[in-house]
Amino acid sequence: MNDVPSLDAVLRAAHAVEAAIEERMQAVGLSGAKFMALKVLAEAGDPIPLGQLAERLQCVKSNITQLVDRLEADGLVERQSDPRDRRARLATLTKAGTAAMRAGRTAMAAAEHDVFGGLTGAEARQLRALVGKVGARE
Amino acid sequence: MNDVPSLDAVLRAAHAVEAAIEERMQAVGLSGAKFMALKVLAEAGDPIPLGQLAERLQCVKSNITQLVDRLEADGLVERQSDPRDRRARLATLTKAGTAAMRAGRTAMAAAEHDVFGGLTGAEARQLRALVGKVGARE
DNA sequence: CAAGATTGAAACCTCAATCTTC
DNA sequence: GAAGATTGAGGTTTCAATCTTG
Repeated sequence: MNDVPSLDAVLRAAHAVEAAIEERMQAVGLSGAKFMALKVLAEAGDPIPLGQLAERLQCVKSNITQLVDRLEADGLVERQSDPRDRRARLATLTKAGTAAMRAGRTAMAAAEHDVFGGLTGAEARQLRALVGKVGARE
Repeated sequence: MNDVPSLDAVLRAAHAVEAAIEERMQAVGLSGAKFMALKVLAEAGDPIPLGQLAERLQCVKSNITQLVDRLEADGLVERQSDPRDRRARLATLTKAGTAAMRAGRTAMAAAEHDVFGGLTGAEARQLRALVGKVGARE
């Protein structure tokens, strides 16, 4: 009758994916949100303003303020002053932060296996193509 | 090279789905979480203990305590004493709660259209089959 | 002691308001 | 005034501890 996938089923799948990620990240002392931030900082190479971090993580700035607070408390990130602009605060990875990011990458790969392990290669490619169409909204 | 591209894409899609739901629910004065609770209560027909509500929503009981607090503050749900078991508290829909649930159903259908509108019928069927495999683990 | 529910603390996220600096 | 960041308040979720009742 209804060709449209139930939102319920999609939400259940999304929840399963997030649960797998959180579980794997917890095993290396991280969370999904913390890992994403470390990943962006590592890809940036140099310290970047918190506003840019918010942009690349697609969230509001006040979220980053608090996330960086927690990362700083964990010793994974440090805030620096920007000599060019005294309004800005730059976030930079510590040694421990770089190590945590690498552990997080391994954890993320494990989560991917947890989630997509039941799918054939063809199914995984199909799924990737389809979710791409869902995400490309507005 | 590409570490975990599929998970990224799936997470983006999941976020898009949740954002569409929250946007549509906000337009009728609800949230995704509140609507799910109202929906379960409506399907139950009779007042049910908070613990059963937690079970059907697949979350911990303390979450329900707070969610029902907010629903009660909104005038959509009421707590009743259970004459059979004085430990239990029964949640029941108010008149306004029933009306809000119906508005939420319409909003959910709109969100579904927002999210899956860009897919062909064949793609929607494929997606439905695939997300079923992702969620059905363990 | 088990079961039902609540409380307190914390992570994660958003919005509106504010503060400093440009 | 506008930009960068923070603060305060609230929503959603989890966990551990607690309280009452069975």
